[in-house]
Amino acid sequence: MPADALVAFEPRKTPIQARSTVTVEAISEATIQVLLRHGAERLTTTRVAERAGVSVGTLYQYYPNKQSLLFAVLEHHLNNVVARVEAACESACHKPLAEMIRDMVETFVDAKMERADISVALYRVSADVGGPTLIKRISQRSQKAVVAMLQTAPDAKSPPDKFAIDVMLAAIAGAMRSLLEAGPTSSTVRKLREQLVLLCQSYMMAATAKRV
Amino acid sequence: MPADALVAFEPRKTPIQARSTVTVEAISEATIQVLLRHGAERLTTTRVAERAGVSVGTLYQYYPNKQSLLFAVLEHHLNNVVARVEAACESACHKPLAEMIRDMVETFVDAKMERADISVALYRVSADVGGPTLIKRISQRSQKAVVAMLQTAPDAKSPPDKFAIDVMLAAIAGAMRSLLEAGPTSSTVRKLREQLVLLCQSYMMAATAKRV
DNA sequence: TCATTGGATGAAGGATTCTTCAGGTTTGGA
DNA sequence: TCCAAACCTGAAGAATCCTTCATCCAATGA
Repeated sequence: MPADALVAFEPRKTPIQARSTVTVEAISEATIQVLLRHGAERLTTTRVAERAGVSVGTLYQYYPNKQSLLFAVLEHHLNNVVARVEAACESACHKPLAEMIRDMVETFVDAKMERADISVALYRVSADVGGPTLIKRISQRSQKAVVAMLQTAPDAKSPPDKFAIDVMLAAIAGAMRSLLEAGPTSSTVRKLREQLVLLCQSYMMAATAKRV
Repeated sequence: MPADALVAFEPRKTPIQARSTVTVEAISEATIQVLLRHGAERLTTTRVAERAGVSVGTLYQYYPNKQSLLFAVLEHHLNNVVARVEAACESACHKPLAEMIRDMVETFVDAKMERADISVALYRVSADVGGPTLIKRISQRSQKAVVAMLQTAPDAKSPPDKFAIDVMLAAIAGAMRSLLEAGPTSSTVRKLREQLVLLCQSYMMAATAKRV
């Protein structure tokens, strides 16, 4: 992947006046809209600007290039999701293991579902656009939060294996992705939530019970 | 996703002489190479042809457009993986539940790892290129194979829930993807195999034990 | 009020890419 | 040997796309 090595992702200019703040937000939202309506392949800076109700030049005043635009939107979304997971982990400390897992998983599913459209749109993008780096960072944060939570579990027989937690997180994220890309019903979402809780609970039981 | 609705994916012409068979194969392989070396974004029909050692015109003699080329490669890869999973499921019938799961999961991981490069390259593509349809088909096949296998388990207390199996398959596929995209070590692969087996076993135990 | 800085415009340059097709080369059977 | 069918070639048409920049409008504070 030599493509995204030398590209500048940092915003070019930060909004100062209220007017431009609105503009930048409109561009963000328009990016998602275009991603949904036209797909990543047909996402054009001109098209995004058009949908945002501004001209292309304006877009390039805040983002140095197309990739940085997509990166910013992806980053914002992922940050939002992890933040909520972190919060859930913190407030679930000292609860029994099964409850911890439930809180964490349900928070994750809900956070993803709340803006399912964004999630779906961004799956297309995450592979390019420095996604790997970003996702690694996000995974780290999630992992840390879960580990910290599990260490306060009164009924965990052994310290949790970090790798096992990575696997668990990847598993729920992957399952979530499959569902979202297949087009979810509210009924299937409910069932998935339930099943993922069960999956994580049984896995964590098994993983923390086993001696290292 | 209005993009991939009206696109013809069927090959344009089938090779007759031995010469063209070689050509078509070279184009397939070149597609993967280009995908790996340049990324999906920079995959060009000209580049693929060049790497295959033929001219663009030749490529278009067998594939009506770029998408159909990518679709064909993706389809071939996925078919290969499911076929091996199906075989594993069949030969694991009537074994104890835990063993079934182990066989199935390990086969899946091994099949993916055998050509990890292709897997990684194709993740980028699967979102476009009629991937959704294809993946739905593949999921169906996997699910069917696993259900059939589980029904012969002597120690499953209740019939397996189809949705639970979908969740399990999506979970292992998702975890696998995370690992592959992060760049795997042979050591992490071994650990992942082990952990995924544990994850699926504990989940299936819990899911088949619970009464519906 | 007016100068200065922030913000917005959009035509156009430069660069790619997909795909075609008219014409050449190779193969295999008659 | 000879010809029709199978194959291959690659320049060029047509369509996009990314990005810039010269120019104009709006806000702010002195």
